[in-house]
Amino acid sequence: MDSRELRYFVAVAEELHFGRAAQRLGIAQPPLSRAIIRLERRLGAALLRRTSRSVTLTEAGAVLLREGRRALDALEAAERRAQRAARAATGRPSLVLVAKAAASSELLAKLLHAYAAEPGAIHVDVMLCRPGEQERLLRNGQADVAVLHRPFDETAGFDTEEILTEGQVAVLPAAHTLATRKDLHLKDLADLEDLPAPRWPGSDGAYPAGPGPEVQSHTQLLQLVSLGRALMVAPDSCRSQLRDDVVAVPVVDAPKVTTVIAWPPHSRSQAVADLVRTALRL
Amino acid sequence: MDSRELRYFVAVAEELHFGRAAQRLGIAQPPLSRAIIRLERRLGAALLRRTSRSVTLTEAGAVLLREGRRALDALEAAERRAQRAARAATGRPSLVLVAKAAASSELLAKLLHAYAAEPGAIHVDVMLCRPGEQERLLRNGQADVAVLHRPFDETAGFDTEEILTEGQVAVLPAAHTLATRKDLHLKDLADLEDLPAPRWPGSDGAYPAGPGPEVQSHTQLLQLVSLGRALMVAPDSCRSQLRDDVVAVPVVDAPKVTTVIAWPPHSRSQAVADLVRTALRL
DNA sequence: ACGAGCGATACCTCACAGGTATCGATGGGT
DNA sequence: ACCCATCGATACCTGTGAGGTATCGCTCGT
Repeated sequence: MDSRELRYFVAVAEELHFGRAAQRLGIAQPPLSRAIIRLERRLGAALLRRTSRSVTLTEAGAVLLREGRRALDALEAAERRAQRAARAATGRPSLVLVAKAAASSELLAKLLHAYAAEPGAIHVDVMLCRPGEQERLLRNGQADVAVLHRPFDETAGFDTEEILTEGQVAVLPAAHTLATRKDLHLKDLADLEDLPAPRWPGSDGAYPAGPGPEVQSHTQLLQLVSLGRALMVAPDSCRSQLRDDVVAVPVVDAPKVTTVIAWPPHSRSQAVADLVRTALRL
Repeated sequence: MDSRELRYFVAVAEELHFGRAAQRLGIAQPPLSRAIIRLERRLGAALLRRTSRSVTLTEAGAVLLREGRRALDALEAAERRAQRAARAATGRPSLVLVAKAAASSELLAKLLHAYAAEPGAIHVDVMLCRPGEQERLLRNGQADVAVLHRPFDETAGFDTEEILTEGQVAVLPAAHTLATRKDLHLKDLADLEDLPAPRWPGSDGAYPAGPGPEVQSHTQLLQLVSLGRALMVAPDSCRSQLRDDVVAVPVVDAPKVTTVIAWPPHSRSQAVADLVRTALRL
């Protein structure tokens, strides 16, 4: 199968609209229609059910979308990693580490500092991204290692090592009734009408329905918390980053959060191995 | 990057010879040369060092070969799985399980039998292949699940569950001096001049140098053993398949062999999940 | 009933993948 | 030492097919 055809199909399958998909791909709609028809004929399988009003995926189409995305990511990764290897062979080699923008920056600082002291350490570029994006960056070759948080981030398909497991705290405005409690349970937080849980955008950029405020970053959320507009539940280690108008109270029955370091399963890089070894010694 | 260009590069990188690679690809040599040059220009990186007598990989080329193979496997997998999904939606769905040709057939039989009794079980196609090939079949979508043996088979990049751990035995001609021993150590077998270890073909089909006979299958090997021409060390469970002119003696310090069931990490198939659950109950 | 929206079809054009012939360099054989 | 076999690169030609424009035919909302 040709990768261009697959890219076209993925665009249509994501947009579920030939016109928009064609626009995204920078081509006209007719060649796109033809390419998809040709692909379906080559595969001998219907991928899309079209009416003049809507496009939906068939079972085979859903499979091809999922697997095709991975294949395209792998292609991108091959390209990028080859380019990086070429640059590393001439200039200074480097390593890209990706973490969530709000990840335990203390731990990250310790890790980077400890690794820099290792013999043979190379430069580490730190890339901060939105939650849930690390997986993709690691798969498509934009990053070499990632710091993830289970159970929030998906680690399937990567090699991982655990660095740290911690409990979670509820972050509340200092003046709130619950702020003086020594600890809390999830049910204490479940239906606080004055402090709704915030809503994060999904992978498609859309917000789920619900009462809480829409947020895009932890800074935003933290501000909403101190304004008494939202509730935040986060790993213990976030305490070091809190302003003093908010209070952190342990949530004893919240799921434990494990910080893990993850890398593509066939990484042959000495630098990745060194970094992981360093992480395990923290 | 275009998948055709990548396929071309992989062919050249494997053959290290433009003429042979072109022949394998079914095209003439000049367009192949041009395609590689174009690819190198697009990437902005040299992939091959050519003289008029030899072709070698650069660092970047080696990376692109490794990662590119995976990407092409992923493409193939996407295509095949989509086709299978289409056929499953109309006719009878099925599952392809791959195992080494000589794998513990008793265990396999038990597994298949137990799974067939499950509610909602679908037809399982069993595919037998040569050692080391399962990984590729799983990655390129020809198989859905594999039975592997650690530490011989590579499991990196797959989700796995352990089914069984067992020791290993040396299989000897019944008349051999060591055949009456109750157990053996690896050093007893290390330099037996009358019974050399057999040589298996590598992933490139070539045999390593050495004294032992070249073999392609366990049947062959077993025959050589009973002829007193070779030594065989295999997991305990192979005993059930032995003829009575050979004897199995435990090798107490041989590495333990773990039979695992493996599947692609993002498999969404209910059937795979059922099969794995069944395997864990054995 | 009509028009807007959307995917499919018809038809044209040109870029590029691929073929043949040949060059230029290199190394082994006599 | 010379020549020829080997191998990748270059020059030049050709046909396929990817992409563009115009338009059709179906469906639904008003």
